[in-house]
Amino acid sequence: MPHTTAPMSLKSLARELGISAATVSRVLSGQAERHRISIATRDRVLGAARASGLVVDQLARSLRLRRTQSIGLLIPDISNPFFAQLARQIERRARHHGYSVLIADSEEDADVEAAAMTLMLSRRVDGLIVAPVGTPATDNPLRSLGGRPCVLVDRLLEQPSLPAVTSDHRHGAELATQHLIARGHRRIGCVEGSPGTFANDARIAGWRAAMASAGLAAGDDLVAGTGYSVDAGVAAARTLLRRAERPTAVLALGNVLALGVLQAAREERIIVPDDLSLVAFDDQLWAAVTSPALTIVEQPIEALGREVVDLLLERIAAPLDDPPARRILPVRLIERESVRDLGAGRVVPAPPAQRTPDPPAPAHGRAGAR
Amino acid sequence: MPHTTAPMSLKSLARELGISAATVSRVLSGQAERHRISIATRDRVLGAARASGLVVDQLARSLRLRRTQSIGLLIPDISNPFFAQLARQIERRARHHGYSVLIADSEEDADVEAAAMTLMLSRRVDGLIVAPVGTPATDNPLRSLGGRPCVLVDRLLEQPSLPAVTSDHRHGAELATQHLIARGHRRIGCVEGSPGTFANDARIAGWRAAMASAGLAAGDDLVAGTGYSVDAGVAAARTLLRRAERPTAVLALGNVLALGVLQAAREERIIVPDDLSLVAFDDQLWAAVTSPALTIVEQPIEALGREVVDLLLERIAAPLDDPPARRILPVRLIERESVRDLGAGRVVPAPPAQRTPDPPAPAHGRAGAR
DNA sequence: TTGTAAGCGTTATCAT
DNA sequence: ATGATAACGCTTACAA
Repeated sequence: MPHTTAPMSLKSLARELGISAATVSRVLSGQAERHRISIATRDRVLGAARASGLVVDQLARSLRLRRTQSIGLLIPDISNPFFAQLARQIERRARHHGYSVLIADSEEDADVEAAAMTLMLSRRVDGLIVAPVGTPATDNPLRSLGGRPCVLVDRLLEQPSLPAVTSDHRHGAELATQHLIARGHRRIGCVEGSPGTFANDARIAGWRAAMASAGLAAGDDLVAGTGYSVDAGVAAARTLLRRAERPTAVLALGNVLALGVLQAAREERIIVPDDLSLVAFDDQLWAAVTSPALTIVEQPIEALGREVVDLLLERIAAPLDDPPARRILPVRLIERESVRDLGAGRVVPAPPAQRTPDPPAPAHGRAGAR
Repeated sequence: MPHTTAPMSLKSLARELGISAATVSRVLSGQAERHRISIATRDRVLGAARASGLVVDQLARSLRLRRTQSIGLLIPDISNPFFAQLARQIERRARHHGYSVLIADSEEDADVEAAAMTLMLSRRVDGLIVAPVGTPATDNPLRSLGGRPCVLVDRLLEQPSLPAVTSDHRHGAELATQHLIARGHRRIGCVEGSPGTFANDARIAGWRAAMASAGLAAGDDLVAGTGYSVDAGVAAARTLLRRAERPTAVLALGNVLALGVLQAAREERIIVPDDLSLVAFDDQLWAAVTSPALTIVEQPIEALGREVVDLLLERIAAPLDDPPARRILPVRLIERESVRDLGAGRVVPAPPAQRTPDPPAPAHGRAGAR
């Protein structure tokens, strides 16, 4: 009958039991042994605590311990499915390590990001995980972290050189481009997200590299895009598709951009993959049921989440040794139906991509690569 | 040159300035006027605070003020796009009211949910927003809230009668069903999510009501489903599609279930919408580019987020007056291409649904209904 | 084996 | 117009 009305506290419980708060504290924090608390006392405390439904106040505890057992998570757009999945993995991993997550959505705005960081620090999070907006802020945020560790994820920054975990965006783009080249494509365009952003630029670099080593042109006329939204994707695709020499294939550097490309193709009465091949980034549940099902470069989201959290907790535990570790996780290409084989001269042997059959198996091979 | 190395604090700043902590506190919390702090002192404090990059410790502040200016958010699966969007709206609204959000993913597990709630309460969140798992927990969670307000969202519970904000699931299902009936469908099935869950059951009820008032059978043989996952959706759809009398139309009571239906239809070589019509719930960016584009019952996610937060903050501000308010927000039907008009006798006049044209306009009419 | 007391960084109350 | 002091609820030397 836990019919508590009074705001229980360790101290009040101690008073009720006629013992000191210190003893109760010791028992409740599992230090009974270490302090040779008598079994009798221990059980009395434990019993009473359970009966009264006492939970120790983490606020006071944190203040005293100078550690909140919580981390801050800063995401540019949590409604983007990629970040949503990432957030899930991060929260889950943190929870398993006994950490709570304070979350904020920076709305892709550097000032919001800076403000959110300050707020989180003032709430004394033990560390920070940030998928940075990557754009210069009015106020310098990622600098004065008050000494608390911070790990970047997905996008990494050069200026404040911080540890980071990302997937191999560059290699992903190479994989995708090589795949297209191997199927006879020569003019391959890119619908990009936010230029200047790490993941975006790394992907562009990968595409350029693959194009170059196949002796193909990779000029700026083959790139368009202004942001990670369907509308931006539509506009960029439209631009590309209306070029005098229309590309036969397009890389959409983000899953929602792929939606935009599909949309634009529809408008222009261009059939994918017959008239235009498409490879997108970041697998999603729906990517297997668009028409056509999308060939995709998949990021190891679970591993990403696991690694950032682990990396952050390591740095929270151990003082800051300086080599800002940078973990880059491998990606893989999932072939589905959005790429047409042009048959023409294969320049490069088909890359060793895992094949994911389609109608039979839906797309959630969460392989947790490496 | 904010070259702070020492862990600044209000108190240390006071010492440096040779004044009392109380005064600094008063200035920093905007109480200078109220306490008639001299302009000189005020400016000195403000200047020094800015120069040293001081941010007051919210932990200590919260402890003293008995209020953390933070709320807890409990979501069953934040990687589900519906909840991701909802979380975004909630976080954003909370932030605008000056509240931080502590988030946890209950993984659709009542025990995880209970544990997370306890943890949040121990962290002294000022209130809680919960999309409850809705399944009995080992430990009774939603009861001993330590007097702190809690508002449910999306799913509401009967037993602990708490204030809630949901969209009109029941009416949505009626709308969808009437839409199908008006297009000549007679056998209309349901692929459900988690039976026993509020949103799910309300939708089933709506479907039954619409079927009944059209004099159509709505037996259990027309319902299948065990959870909100693609796989569960595939299995349920398969069951329905293999019935002796196969339904001509199906309601997918959740967007990821629609993915499952599409998948299953592919396997069975059933063409949507020619052989099978489909109406799904919860609009998503991709719903316009599946093949076919999905006719959908859309929930007003932004309004949902806004209302829960506002409702919660009201209850945080004002002591608990008992009528557990229950706000039910209207939904709307977005017609796209996944419903076939059977032409046969129209039983009911076409419901007054907004039409969203497709190729021309992508699907983000965020109308913020009502 | 247990208690006392100081302190974590604020703010409210009461003085002055 | 400002300062001392106590208290928020906990943990941890240091004692006993």
